[in-house]
Amino acid sequence: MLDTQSPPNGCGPLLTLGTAQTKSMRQQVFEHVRAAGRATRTDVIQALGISAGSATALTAEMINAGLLREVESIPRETGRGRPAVALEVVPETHAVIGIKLSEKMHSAVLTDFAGNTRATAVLETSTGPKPLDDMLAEVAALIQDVRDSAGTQLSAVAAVGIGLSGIVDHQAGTVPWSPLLAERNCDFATAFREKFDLPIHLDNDANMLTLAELWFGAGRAKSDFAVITIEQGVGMGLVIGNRLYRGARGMGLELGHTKVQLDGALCRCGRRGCLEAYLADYALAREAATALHLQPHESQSPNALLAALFTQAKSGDEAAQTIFRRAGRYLAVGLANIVQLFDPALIIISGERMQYDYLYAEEVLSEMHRLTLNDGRTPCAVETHAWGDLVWARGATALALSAVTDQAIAQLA
Amino acid sequence: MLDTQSPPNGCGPLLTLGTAQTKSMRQQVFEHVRAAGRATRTDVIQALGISAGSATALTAEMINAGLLREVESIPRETGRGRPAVALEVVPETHAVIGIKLSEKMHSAVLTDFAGNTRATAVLETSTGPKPLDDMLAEVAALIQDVRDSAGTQLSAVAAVGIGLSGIVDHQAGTVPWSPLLAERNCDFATAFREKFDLPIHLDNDANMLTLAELWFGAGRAKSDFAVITIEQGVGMGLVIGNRLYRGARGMGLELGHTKVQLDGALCRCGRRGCLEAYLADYALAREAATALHLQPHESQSPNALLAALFTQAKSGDEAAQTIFRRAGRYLAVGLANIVQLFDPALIIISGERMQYDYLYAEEVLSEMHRLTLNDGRTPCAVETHAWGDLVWARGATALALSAVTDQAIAQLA
DNA sequence: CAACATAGTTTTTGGCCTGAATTATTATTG
DNA sequence: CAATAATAATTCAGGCCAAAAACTATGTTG
Repeated sequence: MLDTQSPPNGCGPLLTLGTAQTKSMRQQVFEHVRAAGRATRTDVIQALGISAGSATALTAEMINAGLLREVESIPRETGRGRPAVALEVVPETHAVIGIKLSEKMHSAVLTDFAGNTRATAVLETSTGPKPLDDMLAEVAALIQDVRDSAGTQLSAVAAVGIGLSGIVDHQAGTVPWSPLLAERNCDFATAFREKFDLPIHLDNDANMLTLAELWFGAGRAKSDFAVITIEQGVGMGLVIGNRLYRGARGMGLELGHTKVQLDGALCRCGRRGCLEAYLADYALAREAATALHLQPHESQSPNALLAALFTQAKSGDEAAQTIFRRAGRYLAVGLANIVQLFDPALIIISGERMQYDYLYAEEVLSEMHRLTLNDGRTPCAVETHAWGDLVWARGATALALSAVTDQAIAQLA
Repeated sequence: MLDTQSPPNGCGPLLTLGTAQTKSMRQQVFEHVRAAGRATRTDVIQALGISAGSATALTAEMINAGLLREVESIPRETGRGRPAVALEVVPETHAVIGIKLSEKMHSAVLTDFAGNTRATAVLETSTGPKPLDDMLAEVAALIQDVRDSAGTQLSAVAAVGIGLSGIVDHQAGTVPWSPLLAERNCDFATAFREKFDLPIHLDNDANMLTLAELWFGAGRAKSDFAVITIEQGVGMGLVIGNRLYRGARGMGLELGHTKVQLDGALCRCGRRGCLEAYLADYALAREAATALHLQPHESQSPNALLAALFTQAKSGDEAAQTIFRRAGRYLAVGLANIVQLFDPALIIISGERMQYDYLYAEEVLSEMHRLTLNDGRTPCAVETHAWGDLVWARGATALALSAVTDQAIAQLA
C-alpha cells in the first residue's frame, strides 16, 4: 500500500556544531589579551570588532575580578591623542601543572595564568610498564617538587594536564593501553582525582606536543597544521580550524602506522609496511647490527647502537648511510601523504630522533616536495624542532590552562 | 643592551575561529526544520535547547515571511494534551540549480528550498578541453532546459552551484586548472556573473559529491567522514566537524596522488607511485592491452578496453584478474592510510569505476581492516555508492542552497 | 594656548532570549 | 459528562549583551 502522505525526510546535516559553542565575548577579550601578551582596549576593539563601550565594560569587569590589570609602563613612541593603556593578564591568579610521562624520565611544568613557565621538575624513573598506583606516586612526587620550587605565591594549583604515549581517551580520561602502564583500560582520571582532588586532563603525548605548538610555538599563527614526532614510535597531531582534531572515534592519529610499502618491513604492531617500521628506533636498530658488522652475541643498548650507527654513517660508511637514507625517503613519503590528504599550512617535525640529521636533511624535504603536487602554489612549509620533554609538559599545561580559563571567565557572569 | 621591559609575547592561538561565526537562532531553527523535513515547535525546543517563547517568536516570524508553514495533516496516534502542529519549509520560496560538468556529458538539477529535486537535465557534450565561453554556452543551455522543465512556479532561480574536476579555488571562484577547460587560471565566477547575473558557487567535483553525502546521503548523521571517488582520477572530500574541509591552502585533497609505492608506477602527474597510477582508468587500460594479448596496432577506446578486461577477469583469466587485484590492494592501502591519519567515522566510496566490483569487493575492505590498527574499537565503516552524475549535481545545489538560506534568513532581521 | 587626534567612559537604545503565567486543545477518568 | 491531567503554543515582563552616540580624558602639534 502506498503511503500517500509520507513525511519528507528533509535535507542538510543532521548534527549541528554542538561542541563548538560560541565563546562569550568576555572570554574572547581575555584570550586576545593573553595571546597578545599585552593589548590596549583599542587593540581589542579592532581585533574582535566590538564597540568601545563593550571593551570598557568587559575589561573593567575582568580588572575588577582580578584577572586583568593595566600596565604602568607606556612604551608609546609617537602618537597624537590620549595614550593607550595596555592590559595584561594577572599571572598569579591561577596556576596549572603539565606533566609528560615517559619511559626514562618524567617532566613537569608549572605555568601561571599568563602562560609563563614558573617552575619545572624532572624525575628519573624505571623503564617499563608499571602499575597505575606506582605511576601516581611518581606523579605526586613531581607535583610536590614543582609546587615547592614555584613558591607559595603559586601554590594553589587549579588543574593538572598529563600527556603520555599510547592510546588515550581524552574524553573519558581513561588509558586503554600505554607502554608506560601495566594495566590495560586504566581509569587514570578517576584514580587521579581520588588521590589529588584536582581537575585532571589527560591526552596522548603527540596531542600534547601539538598543543604546545598551538599555544606557545610555531603553530600559534596557523589555523591548520600538523605535528610529527619521531621517537620510539612515530606520532602525529593535527590542528584543524584552530583547534586540536582528535578524530571521530577518539583514536589517535597514527602516522606511524600508515602504510608506505605494501608487504614491507615488519612493524611492532604486527603489520607490514608501516612507516614506523622504517623510521623508529627499533627499526633502525635492527639493521644497525648488520651495518656495524656486530656478532650476534655483541648486543648493545638500542641507544648506543643508534649512536654508533650515526657516527659510522657520518664517517662515510655506505651501509650505515643507506639505513638513514632509506628511513629518510620513507619519511618523505609519509610527509607527502599528509600534504596530499590534508593540505596543511605547516608541518612541524619534532622529537629526539631529529638529532640524527639524516632524517630532516634537505634531501628529505626536497624529496617530499618532489612527491607532492604543487600547481604553482607556495609549497607546504616544514619546520623542525628538536625540543626536550619540558616542551611536551608545557603542552600539557595548555589543556589545563584552557579549562581553568573557561571556568574562571564563566563564573564571572 | 638588555631590554629591561620586553613585553611578554603571550600564549594561546593567535587566530580565533573567525570563519565559524555563530549561526543566528533563526537560522538554526530553520535548518533544523529543513533537516528534519517536518518538525513541531516542541521538537525545535528540545533539539536546540531554546525556550518555548523563542520558538513561537522565531517560527512566527518565518511563517510570516513565507519561509515556513504549518502542516495540516496531523499524524498523531496517541497523545494526551494539545496536539503539536508540525512545521515545514515552504519549498517554492526559492530555487537553486546545481550543475556537474564532465567529460562526456553535463548534468543539472533544480532544487527547491526544501531540498527536493524538481527538475533535471543532461547535455551530451564533446570531450576534451574547451574555451570558457563555449563551456558557459553549454551551461546556459542546461540552465534554460532545467528551468523550463521545472515550470513557472520555480523559475526564479536564486543561485547556481557548479562542480567540475580539476583544481578549483572555491573562495576566489577561479579555476587554476581543469581538464575540461582550455584556459588556465580561468576566472570562471566573474565570467559567469557577467553572463547570467546570478550568484555562483564553484567547487571541485569531489567536494560536491561530499556535500551531496552531507546534505542528502549517508553522511547526514556523521560529523566526520571521508568520500572517495574513483573515476578518471581518484578524488577525495572530507567532512570534519559537520563541515566540508577544504585544506589550508585551498588545494583539493588529493588521495589519488598519495604515494603507495616508492618509485612505483608512473602517474599522469609525472610522479611515481601515486595511488591513481594503479587505480584510474588509464592505469588499468595500459595494462589491459598486455593481458588481452592485443597487438600494438589493435587500439581500442579505453572504456571498451576496460570492459573487455573485466569480462576476461570474470571468466577466470589470471592475467586480467591480477590487474584488478593489484588495484584493489593499493586501494586498500589508500583507505587504510586515510583511516590512520583522520580516524573518520565512515568512508564512502563512490564513482563509476565501482561497477568493476573487484575494487570494492569484500577482499579490499577486509584487507583495509587488516592494514589498520583497531584496539578493540568498532572499525571504520565503509559504504559504497554507485551513484550517477545527478547526485553530483545535487551536491552542487547544496552549496547554493546553503548560501541562499543564509541570505534569506539574514534579511529577515 | 587653541586645535586636533586618539583613548576610554557613560548613557541610551534595541535585539534577543528566558521564565512565568496564560490560553488552547486533547485524552483520561470516575 | 464534567473535572482533571497532560501537552502545545502564546503572551508578556524582565535581564543581559552589545552597538551607537555623546561625552570625557589626555596627550601632540603649531
